[in-house]
Amino acid sequence: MTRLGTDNLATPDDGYASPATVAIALGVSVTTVKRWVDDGVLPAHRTAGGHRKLLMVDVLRIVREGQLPQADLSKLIPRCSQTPYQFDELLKLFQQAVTQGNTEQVRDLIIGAYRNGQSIEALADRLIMPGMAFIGHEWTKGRVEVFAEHRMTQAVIASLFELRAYLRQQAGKDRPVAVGGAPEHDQYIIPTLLAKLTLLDDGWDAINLGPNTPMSALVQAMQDMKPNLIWLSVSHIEHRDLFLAEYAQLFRAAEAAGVAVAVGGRVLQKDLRQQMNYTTFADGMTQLASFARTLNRRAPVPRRSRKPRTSDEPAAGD
Amino acid sequence: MTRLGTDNLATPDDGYASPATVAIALGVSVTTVKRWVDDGVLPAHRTAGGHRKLLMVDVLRIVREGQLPQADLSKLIPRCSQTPYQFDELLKLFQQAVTQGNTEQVRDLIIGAYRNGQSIEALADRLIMPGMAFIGHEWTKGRVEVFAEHRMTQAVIASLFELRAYLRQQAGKDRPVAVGGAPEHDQYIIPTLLAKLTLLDDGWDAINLGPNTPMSALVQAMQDMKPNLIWLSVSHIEHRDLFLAEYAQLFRAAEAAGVAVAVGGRVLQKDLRQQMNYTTFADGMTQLASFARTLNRRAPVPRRSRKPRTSDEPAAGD
DNA sequence: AATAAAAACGTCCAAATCGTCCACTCCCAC
DNA sequence: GTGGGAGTGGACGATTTGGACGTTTTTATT
Repeated sequence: MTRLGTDNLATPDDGYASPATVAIALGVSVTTVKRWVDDGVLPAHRTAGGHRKLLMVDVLRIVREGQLPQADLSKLIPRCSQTPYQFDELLKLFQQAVTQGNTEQVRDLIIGAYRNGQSIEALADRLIMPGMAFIGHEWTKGRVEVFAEHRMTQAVIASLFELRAYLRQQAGKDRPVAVGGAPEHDQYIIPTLLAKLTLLDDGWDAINLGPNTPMSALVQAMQDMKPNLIWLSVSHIEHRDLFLAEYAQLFRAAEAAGVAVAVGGRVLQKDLRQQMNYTTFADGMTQLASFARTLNRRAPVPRRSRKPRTSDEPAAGD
Repeated sequence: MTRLGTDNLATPDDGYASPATVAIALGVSVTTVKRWVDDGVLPAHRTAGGHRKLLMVDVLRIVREGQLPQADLSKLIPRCSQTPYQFDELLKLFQQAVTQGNTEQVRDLIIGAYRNGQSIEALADRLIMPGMAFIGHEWTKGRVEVFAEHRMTQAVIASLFELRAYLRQQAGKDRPVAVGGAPEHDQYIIPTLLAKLTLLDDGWDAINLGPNTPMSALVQAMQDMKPNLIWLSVSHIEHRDLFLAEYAQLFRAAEAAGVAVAVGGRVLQKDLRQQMNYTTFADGMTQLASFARTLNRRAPVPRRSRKPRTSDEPAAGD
């Protein structure tokens, strides 16, 4: 029944798994999976006849967040390409692919890492951002042509949008809403896209207004969408004073509405931050994610206490 | 003859889906869809011969209201042939989705139109570009907030990248290479992305250097990648004279290397074009595609409305 | 208009899932 | 220690689902 699909995330073989499959992948019993779904721990769709259908994305998330020593993702995604590397190893391969101009490899590394259970925030902070920094570095050193840098950037962006298409389909209803973007004149796509992905991955309904978004648009969006969180990813500032003034307005509006504001980005150095007011400053997606989790404390997956039935594994006392 | 007489039943192209289609879209089996129809869960009409015809819009509504699984609703977008009249229908749905802020629907329309056999160039010229123009128009009229415009733009971009991922995996070998992008200070993502998709769809290996690409980078890329075609999508020009000068350099280099140059973009009005030299000027993706075909005589894959179901779902048991 | 291929029909049945109940194991408070 | 709460896993019968047929309708081709 688990249909083998192509290795494509954008059109997952349908993206669904049955409770039995999920139970095996998570190393718990079917009964437990059913109960978790019923308790809202695991989001799921129901067929007209009442059968539960779980989305792989949601399962991946639970595996990451919970403490499930028995989890085995290869049971969940049949053709999960094995990339059991550590992040430094991944990054090394990434850099290699960049210098060789191998866009396919770049894509496979990013997608593969996620499919193997990495969180988006880890992916962002330990692969994408260092990877992009590497590309820029090689360029300034003259070891990579400008066009190659552009091409690689496009490849990374495409891979991230592919992940976005995959994360898009989460099942949970009434997720908390977050709205964000990059300020006016800031044309960088990747950072704010990563923020969106991170929040999506964390169970939010993240609305990315994209690069070059005026603060007033964010204020409008806040009034319209009633988010619980606003993020602002700042990679470039055109007019420093104007930015500070407009941001101050945004923050005042957010404060009045009781909305948290998370800011981040490489140009927000200490001197700038000192002139800004914010709920939190995030140095990376990991920090954004953990701050978001404090805002939106979802039911944690209980760690399993018992051993699996077929006791081939004496993995009791770790 | 062979018109369906006096019937009120389905005309082949309009809005109806077979149980198989719905089954794929919902991620359940054909048998189940048939049963659901018989049990009244899903609304359907019958042909004179007893075949079920499900009205896609109905199914979409039912599914979105409830918790039914939704593997990929883009499979449920009304199929429509290339006649302008029916594209109008699609565009109308698109505009409706835009005014309602329904990003999901926008995505489904774009992906679905392609899945239903539309070429990328038709999609681009008759849905995406008019759709984006509509968004801009509504914004200037004050009927849509700035943030909504940004949000929709992001949704369209994401959908196009989803298509890109889709096209990527069916890329064959031995394709002619095309390289392109948008010039410096032009930050528009969509036009050059559409050009890439169009060429990909036409059997090229299209390398998109993205927005804000210096001409020198294009020249570098030309020397490195040895393309057969260069495209330049110009939506914004910062310094007119500088642009013209740098473009002239690019064209000279291309001419020397025997590489065709296709230019396009809304700011390339007649007065500007008169000062430019190019192999072809394309008013839209359709023109780009047909020019590309003359360069690369090669039968594009005929994607009629009725395709032998080979690629999508072999569905034979595990 | 005749013919062939493809897709859908209806039916049947094995397999999977549902909901529920209960025994079992931790773990903590008393 | 001991009792109880919380979480887990297994075992039912009842229901739902999905695949396999042979037959009929629809679509495309000659």
